[in-house]
Amino acid sequence: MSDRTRPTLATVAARAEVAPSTASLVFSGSERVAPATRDRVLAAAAELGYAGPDPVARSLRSRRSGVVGAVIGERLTYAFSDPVAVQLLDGVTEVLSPLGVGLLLLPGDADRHGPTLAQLAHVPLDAVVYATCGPEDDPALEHLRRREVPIVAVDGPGGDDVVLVGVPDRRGTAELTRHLADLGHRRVAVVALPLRLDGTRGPVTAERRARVHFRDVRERALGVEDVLGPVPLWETATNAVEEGARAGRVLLDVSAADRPTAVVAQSDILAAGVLRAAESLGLRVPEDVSVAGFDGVDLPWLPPVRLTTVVQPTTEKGRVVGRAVTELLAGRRPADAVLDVHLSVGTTTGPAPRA
Amino acid sequence: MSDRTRPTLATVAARAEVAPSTASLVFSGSERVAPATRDRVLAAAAELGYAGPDPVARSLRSRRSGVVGAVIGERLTYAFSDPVAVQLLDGVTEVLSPLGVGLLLLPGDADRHGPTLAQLAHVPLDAVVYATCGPEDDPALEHLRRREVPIVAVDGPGGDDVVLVGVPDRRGTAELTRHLADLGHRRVAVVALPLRLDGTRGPVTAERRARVHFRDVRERALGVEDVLGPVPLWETATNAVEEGARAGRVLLDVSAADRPTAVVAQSDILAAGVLRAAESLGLRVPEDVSVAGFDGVDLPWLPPVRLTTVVQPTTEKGRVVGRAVTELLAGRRPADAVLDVHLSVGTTTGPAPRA
DNA sequence: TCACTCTATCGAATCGATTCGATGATCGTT
DNA sequence: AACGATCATCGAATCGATTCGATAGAGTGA
Repeated sequence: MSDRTRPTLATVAARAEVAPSTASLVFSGSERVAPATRDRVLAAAAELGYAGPDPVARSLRSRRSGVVGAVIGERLTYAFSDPVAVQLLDGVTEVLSPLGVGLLLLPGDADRHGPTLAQLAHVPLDAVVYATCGPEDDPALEHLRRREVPIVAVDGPGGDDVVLVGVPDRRGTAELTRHLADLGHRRVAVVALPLRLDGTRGPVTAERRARVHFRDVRERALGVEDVLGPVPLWETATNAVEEGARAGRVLLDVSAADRPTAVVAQSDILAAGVLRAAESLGLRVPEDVSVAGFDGVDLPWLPPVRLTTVVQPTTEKGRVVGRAVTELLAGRRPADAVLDVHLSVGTTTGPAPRA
Repeated sequence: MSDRTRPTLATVAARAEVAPSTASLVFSGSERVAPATRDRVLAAAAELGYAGPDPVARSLRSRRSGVVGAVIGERLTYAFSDPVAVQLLDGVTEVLSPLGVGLLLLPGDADRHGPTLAQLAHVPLDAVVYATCGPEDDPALEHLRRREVPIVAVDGPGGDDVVLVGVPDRRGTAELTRHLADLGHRRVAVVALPLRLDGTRGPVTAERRARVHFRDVRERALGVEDVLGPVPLWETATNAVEEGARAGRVLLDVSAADRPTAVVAQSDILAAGVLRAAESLGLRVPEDVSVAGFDGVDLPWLPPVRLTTVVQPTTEKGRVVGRAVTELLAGRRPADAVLDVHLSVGTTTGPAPRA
């Protein structure tokens, strides 16, 4: 084989007897090159097995690598067991892939949420997407600012130089809560997503609540209280069915008089867990207890029930993020975007049981 | 602000009154630089807001970008609704992240499975992982070969220059089938993963079977037949619960005399669908019909049943892939790896009903 | 035939770092 | 005091392409 050394643009140019700059023109698809020359260069490339200009060298000049980072708060298994995260990234790639831009996963691990500087520093990045709501004091943010890497954040963290894409979490949850209130519910418990990623679960104290890390978690809690006033929050350690079930068992395994008549989970995944808990405790839904979620994801294993939830356009959110990235790559500064949500009433909420 | 122009190594060196080469030594953490000089350079960098050497320029010299591509056959939403894919990538990142190497998603879309050349050609890649079993005639493969990008493939596609990581699909399925045979099952149906990604579902003809695209699908079918001889295959369009349910409804909604006494699904996800179908048809598992899967993934919503399945060490498989990539990056050529599987008997298989 | 306009091609600078062989300073030894 | 060894620092070449201003040659019109 002739694998002495991989051919470069210069090799190809020499073989085609043109200047490297001309060969470059050919590969960049320029019009200003004679068809005969173009063919000669292409033929030379084919003979040498040249695969096209080296992406790295190209990036150096063009200041563009075709790589956009996706910051994932946790380990992939946790993050991607959440259909919301997956759908979101799906929307992002749908927009970016045709542009030849790829998504680079930047997951955290069990301890840290978010990538280490070692992960960030060595990798070329045209932009970064905070795919799941990130904390506002992420040290990676500072590094990215220095490198002047544009940032798009879903649901947070915020910042002057960060483009935000979100939904009205508070208003959506309030609407859902109003639906419950109209059904007569007054004793409502909230099963919350993690307030911080430190593995804590259980009832949320006022002081912990003051230190909530994630905007969406805070807003969704406030939405409930806008309608009903202060309600108890039960924090989960991760967004997982099993965590929701665990919370549900604690909240529901009490005398009927103390039991909440409705449980608002901050995600559909958690709500699914609460449903399981109710089932295992022999409680009927919605006769004994109503359950609601947030997100509107498709859980093919959930039927026959249809979850009452706040539907957010997750894939579209991803597309909007993708378009925002496109704008940033073009040097423009897109405006923040807030997409709409709507209440979807299913079969898991009904009139509050009489006291 | 002093955002005239982003500082480079040369700027920093000038400010610290040293040569660029010396400044480079400082950032590469070399020992051979006087502490005083180091401090001066670091101070200059801090004053200028220099974030460290540009990854792209560094890559150009070092021939290493810190980016490894992950080829995903389908859209992310489909691929990542499969816990196997997610766990696998989780294992890969677990090994690669600490090395400062990131995973770049290269998904296909509805039509094509696998990334386009446009996606591949513009992006720097040190190596590529075929995360889900890819077809053997993928045009992207040819491009990657030309670029001399090392490839690790999970379960396929094969090739001289491709490092393979897999499990004994055939033997594992055979072991499972023997378990069923020992329980008296003779009429067994197989719910197969897609043989090709063209959306086909239904009974598999001999000619279609001859053109199966994926090694693991073929092997798992053969494993059943090693024990029982020819069995009917029912193909699904995607690896999804709903697809499994659809297949299950067709296969099981017949008179008891014609009904298979056991269904072997080629994935746990499909098996979960078959279980749902059985439930909706009023069939008891395992009294009326036994159901088995493959993978051994954790489906938190599946309890109280425990699926009989062939457990493969998916996360470990990912780690092995990660290590193989590490070897390749170091210029070595690791050997192919075959990890072990084992049968896990749950509550979904039992003695065949008497005829 | 001469000046002039196009247009295809070329040369050289540039992107931002790394790397290695060369250089000069410092120190110890005899 | 002179010489060699050691060590920190420097210069220059290099990685592989892109880009823009320069140039030569073909084509047009008078």
